[in-house]
Amino acid sequence: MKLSRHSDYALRAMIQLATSGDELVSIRHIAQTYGISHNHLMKIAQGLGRAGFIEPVRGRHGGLRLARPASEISLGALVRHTEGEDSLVDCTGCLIAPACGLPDVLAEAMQAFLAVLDGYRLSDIANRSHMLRALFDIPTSAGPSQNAADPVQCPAD
Amino acid sequence: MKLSRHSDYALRAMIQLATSGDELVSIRHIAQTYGISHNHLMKIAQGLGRAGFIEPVRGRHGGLRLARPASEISLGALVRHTEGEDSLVDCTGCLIAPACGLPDVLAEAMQAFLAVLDGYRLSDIANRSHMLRALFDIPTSAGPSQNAADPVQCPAD
DNA sequence: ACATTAGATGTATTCCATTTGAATGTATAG
DNA sequence: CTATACATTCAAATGGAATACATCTAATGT
Ligand code: SF4
Ligand code: SF4
Repeated sequence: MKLSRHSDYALRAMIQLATSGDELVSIRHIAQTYGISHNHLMKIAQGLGRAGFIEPVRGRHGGLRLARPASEISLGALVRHTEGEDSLVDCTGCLIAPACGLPDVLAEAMQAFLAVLDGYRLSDIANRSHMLRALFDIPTSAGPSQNAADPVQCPAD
Repeated sequence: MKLSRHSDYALRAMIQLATSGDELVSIRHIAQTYGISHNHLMKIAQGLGRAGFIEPVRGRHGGLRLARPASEISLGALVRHTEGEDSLVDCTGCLIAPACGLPDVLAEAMQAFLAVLDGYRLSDIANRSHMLRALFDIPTSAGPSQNAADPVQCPAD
């Protein structure tokens, strides 16, 4: 009973996009932020784009941005998309399938689970707080970060 | 977001035990009923025994039976045991872990999920109905089943 | 035009957890 | 004592997720 990494990566990307406001953020940048697979995240971004959660911009200086304000994106819808809405059990071949009451109960429990998530929006977990902005190293508005630990694009690279 | 087969197998065993009343049912028999791995089910039975859901009886003519009436066994407790109560996501190494609000939301959703299961007992999904008893081929009280499709322990085996 | 960047898509490989299998020990009824 | 059935441990196999690789399309600056 775990959320797939696929789902969490999607959430991570959405959080970063929400915190970045209207700025375009490249998939490569997000992948580097979390230290996760660039290719994997790319496929996740495809899915998010097709589902209408994000708006991809191609070409040089392209990137991703939220398709709607974070306050209008439901966590339930996101998880429904990334996890799929299929049943929690696969009863094919089970002897007692015709008489088993378990699938109904599990479906009800799953609905309750998603109902809670439906009560939250992306903006609830990704407010554009200083803390998140600092973690993402997003300049607030007074120029780039002066963080000493910042690699700062070594020119001799 | 699927229930592990481990959990479903545990539920299957519990359903069969509930339907079998006070009779001892061997692990081998349950495994054959569902056509699943004997070894795997044995480990699941160990866990159920240690958790106090079932009462194992060793030795010749041994087997398993419910430790308590099916009406006193909560599905929530069962799933909590088989799935473990650990978090849905592993945040170790995630950059934004200190500022992320997602784990709290997921925990709340999980609680709602389990709350629904807590509202059901084993007896709710495994009533000793004729249908289940027939599927398990349990004699009602008037001698063994005369089902033509029954293999009936070929003596020449 | 052309090169460069960045997303889109498909395939293949690697990785890991779950599941299964096998072997051995322990307990009990007969 | 022996046959049966649960207990425990370890090794192998399976399957799905995650990653890597390759190629294409689209936008943009030069
Ligand atoms: S036991 Fe009930 S839920 Fe589990 S597989 Fe068989 S039918 Fe489906
Ligand atoms: S994003 Fe939030 S939930 Fe997902 S791993 Fe990072 S901290 Fe944990």
